[in-house]
Amino acid sequence: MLFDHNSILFAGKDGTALKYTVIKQEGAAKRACFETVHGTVQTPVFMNVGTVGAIKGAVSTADLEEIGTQIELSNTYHLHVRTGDTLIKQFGGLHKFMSWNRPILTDSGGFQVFSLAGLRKIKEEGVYFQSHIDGRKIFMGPEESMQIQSNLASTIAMAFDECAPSKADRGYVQASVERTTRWLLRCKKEMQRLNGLEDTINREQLLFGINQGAVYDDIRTTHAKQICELDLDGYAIGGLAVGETHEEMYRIIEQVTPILPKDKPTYLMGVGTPANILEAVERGVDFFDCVYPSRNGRHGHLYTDRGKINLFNAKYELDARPIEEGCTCPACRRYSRAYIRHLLKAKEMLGMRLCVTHNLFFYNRMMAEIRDALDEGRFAAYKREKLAGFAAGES
RNA sequence: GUGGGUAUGGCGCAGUUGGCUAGCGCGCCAGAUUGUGGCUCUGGAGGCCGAGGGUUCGAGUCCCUCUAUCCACC
Repeated sequence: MLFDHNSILFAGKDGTALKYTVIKQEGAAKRACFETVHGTVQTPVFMNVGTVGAIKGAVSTADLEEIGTQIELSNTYHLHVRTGDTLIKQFGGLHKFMSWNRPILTDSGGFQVFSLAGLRKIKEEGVYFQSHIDGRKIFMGPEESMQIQSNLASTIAMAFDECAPSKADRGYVQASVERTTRWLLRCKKEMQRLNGLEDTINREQLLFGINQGAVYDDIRTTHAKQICELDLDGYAIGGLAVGETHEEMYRIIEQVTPILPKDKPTYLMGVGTPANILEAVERGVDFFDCVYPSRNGRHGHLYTDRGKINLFNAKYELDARPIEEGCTCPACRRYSRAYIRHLLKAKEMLGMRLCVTHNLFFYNRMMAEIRDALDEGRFAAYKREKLAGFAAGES
């Protein structure tokens, strides 16, 4: 393996070794290798979103392996509500439950504070949700989120935060971020306690902190400095791509990434389009996740090197070409746009599955290309060509 | 053959005692969607209201004939 030597060990909590190795840099862009108890992740990486322990669109973990995905993301809130983290712990943890032996990152439920805004109340102790499934009351604070994630036994747990709307006023954001910091301290303490327990499935569970502050540069940078003092296993930038402009998003990333430790993973939560990812890699981000490839796939929006196409469009009804010429994904190797369009229109599950498969393949392949480009010191040129292709569209 | 019902955009229907640019759902054609409620939202196209005649200032609405179709009975 190219990455086994040159490995630098960084002390994580509880004396466990956090093995995150930056192999190459090009400007602020990082090419790294991240070793976990569930295997090694090559970054920059895209985490495939499987909120409830499954990629929506009938894509199995076997499919994920065939596509070549490295890491999966699931959600604390959703798995807690259905089917329950204690059940999953009894079963032996999320890896065993969903038959996936590579790394899993669990989101904390913090995003649901934003996305389920109409169904929750925020207090200092935590958040009172009204279940979106059956309306029952659910309390989730930092301790509960850590306990659930410990029960799920994911590789990486995310801190419980509040993802505030980008348009929130300064006073609200200031107070929210301060509370998120207090919550982070409680998360770290609880995580240390849980990792010390005999019956904890993954006692080397990692904890990533999350930077917040909406579009206020000074709140962002102050908060970033504070959370870095806690010496966590990795750092995420949250609260972006929630309504602000791309320019604002890129500006915040530029403000924050220089503050975050270079020797730890940097994760930009929920982002984004292929272009967003290229821009963020350039600014030093190496972990990404986004629902776009799966959600857009389900809706027939397909990513290609020549931009996005909408397979529902009538112009594809007799198109014998694959979704993307030259693509080696399972959908493109065998099926035409016309057939997949028919499946989508007929609401056949296979249509969604092929589209989601293609999109995930596209994202994961792009990340591999980014890593190759960084390895060879030609990321800037790669990015320029890629963006030009997206903008050009189909001929 | 007799009696009754129905004919309104691709499909299913609303259209008040006749009144102004004929609506709705689905479908169709486009667009949105960034730590996922298999949703949702936003636009757009498409109808000489079965055919012909009549009453009226004015008919999808009332009258007559025809056609098609459905139900019941012979």
